[in-house]
Amino acid sequence: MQKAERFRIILELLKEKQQLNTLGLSIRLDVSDDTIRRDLTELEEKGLLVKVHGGAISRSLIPLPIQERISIEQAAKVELAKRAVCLLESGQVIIMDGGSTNMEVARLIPHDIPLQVFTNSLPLAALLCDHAEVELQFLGGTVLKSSQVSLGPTILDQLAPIRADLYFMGVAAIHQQFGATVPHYEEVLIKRKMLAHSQAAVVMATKQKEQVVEKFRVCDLSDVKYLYKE
Amino acid sequence: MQKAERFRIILELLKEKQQLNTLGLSIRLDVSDDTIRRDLTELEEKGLLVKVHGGAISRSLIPLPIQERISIEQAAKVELAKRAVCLLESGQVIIMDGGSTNMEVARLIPHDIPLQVFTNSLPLAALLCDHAEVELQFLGGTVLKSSQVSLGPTILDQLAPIRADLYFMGVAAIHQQFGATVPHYEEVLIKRKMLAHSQAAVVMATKQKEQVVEKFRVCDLSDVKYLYKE
DNA sequence: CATTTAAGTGCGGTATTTTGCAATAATTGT
DNA sequence: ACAATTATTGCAAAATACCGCACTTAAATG
Repeated sequence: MQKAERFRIILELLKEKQQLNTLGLSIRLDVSDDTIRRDLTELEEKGLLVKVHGGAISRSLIPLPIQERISIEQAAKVELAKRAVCLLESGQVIIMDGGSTNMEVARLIPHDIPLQVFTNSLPLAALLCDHAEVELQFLGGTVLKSSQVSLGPTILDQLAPIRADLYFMGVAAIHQQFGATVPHYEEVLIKRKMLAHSQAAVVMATKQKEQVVEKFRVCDLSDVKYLYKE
Repeated sequence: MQKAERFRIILELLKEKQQLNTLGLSIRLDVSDDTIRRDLTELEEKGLLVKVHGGAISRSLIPLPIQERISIEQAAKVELAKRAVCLLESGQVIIMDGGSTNMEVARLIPHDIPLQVFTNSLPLAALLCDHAEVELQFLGGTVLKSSQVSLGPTILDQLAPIRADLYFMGVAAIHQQFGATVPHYEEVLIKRKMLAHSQAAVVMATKQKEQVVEKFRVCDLSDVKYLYKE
């Protein structure tokens, strides 16, 4: 049983069953469990699966809702958020869209400084309901259920009369050459409009986000006044 | 039964049922209840659910308005909601505003019938994000933090093009003579507009609500086609 | 052809993780 | 307040993973 063939079989099985256990594979492929573990490690490095205790699972199983990202790198996100919150000043008008890092920012907003916040993120809005000094405006539209943000043309109308001081933009990836990118096309128009209606944009990016490029481009990194990296 | 597999199943079940109990899971997955508890703890740390005494609930249920009285009359509301849900038919366009009884209705909406729902209630929208067959539109505006609904003139614009089949109206009180009443003036305009843009209104009232009259009047009881009393 | 080099594999010993059990604490309902 | 259910904690046993090493194989090299 050659290595290449094992790889092929493992990946095929993973497609069907979505999850595999080490011992089962070692019997099925008639090699030691150590070999299987080494195979899985190698396949994980290639990004073809995710190792777990006891075996491996399909990568497609990982991006559950969006919330997987909440846990991953959470500590780093809090650190980024702490730095970004310093930009807030009394009386400002703020736009914030979705994303787990923005959630951390919202959590860290001091309860005693008055702000006016516009957002299209349902969980973020719910969170800000606890802030007595925040005047909250929700930007309505079609709800993208996977990330619980509203999108669509009605948002553009609602943004029209706004000139915000800061825009906390959630992005999926940043790249020196390709700029800030996101996985859904609908988001792009919204984010561009939000950007256009703000004096300064804030982007926070964990290390993770520096190693990927998503399908749709929002803007250049030079369009972002405050870029916080890990 | 691998840990990773349990995680997958638990999260899948949670999507469907929105709440799970420890003992049931331990039997279903054939592991001890201790293991289930540890699983739930871990999943909670990842932000994928919220542990409660006896089991776990979906995270989307969390941003409930604090003000909603803690399950007083809850059972009665569920009963009313059960009756009202029968009005729903495939393909309908629905308007729902805030209120705890409407939350129960949303919870009881079958996951397999396609609907188009317009709402201005943040927790209700969050709840409906789990319904794959519901197309969800959020009506944006100024957020009234105590009840987590959005209000204001922008909603009126967004309602303009809509002609809904049903409007589930949340009210604070009903009275034979004074009709349906609410405690905030801003709500009145919105509710009237929603009423005007719907073919039929649905109101559910627990006994409690029949013995009060609030400051602002929305409409007569004769304007409500479906009035469910306890 | 002999030797080197490198990759792949299995084995033993040692960590780490997971799990069920038992004792104790906390919570809920009456 | 009390009884019953549910949670938490510490602990030991089992399962699983990791590391270093030796051995094989095979290609490459002189």
